[in-house]
Amino acid sequence: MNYWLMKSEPDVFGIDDLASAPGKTDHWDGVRNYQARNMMRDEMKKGDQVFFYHSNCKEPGIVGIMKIAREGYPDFTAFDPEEKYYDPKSDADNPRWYMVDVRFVRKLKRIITLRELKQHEQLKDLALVRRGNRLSIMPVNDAQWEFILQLE
DNA sequence: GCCAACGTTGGC
DNA sequence: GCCAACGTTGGC
Repeated sequence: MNYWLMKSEPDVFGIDDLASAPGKTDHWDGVRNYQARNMMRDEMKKGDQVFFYHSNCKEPGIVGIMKIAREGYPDFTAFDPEEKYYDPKSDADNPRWYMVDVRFVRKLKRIITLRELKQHEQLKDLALVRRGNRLSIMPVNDAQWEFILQLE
């Protein structure tokens, strides 16, 4: 089983939105970056666990845990001109973008902030804390996952 | 295939 | 709201 971290802006879709979704499950649409797309399409497996990270907000950090409920399939929001993340270069016959379904597991007892994560030598290789990192989806290795959880 | 221009991300 | 970093686009 693999571990991941996925970013979302809480003003758009936060951990509480996932927790209150039907079946506590939702699709993770709108990713329009090839590296992130490849991870969702090729590498994420059902049951993988994922840190839910709040970005672009007052207190950026890890707020909860979810798991992959459905493996990669075409992001249909790319097909709809009404959608914010519509991409005319993607269609059902040749989808460019993919998404997964995620299911809420639990919130952390507290937010583990980006500021805090940056202070630990054990996490220096985590993509999240590398300078200039903009990936919205990234792998977390076993040691990093365990280390972050014990900070809780 | 290079690279300048442009758009986006996201912390601060 | 600013702006550094970085991905994408498109002319050549």
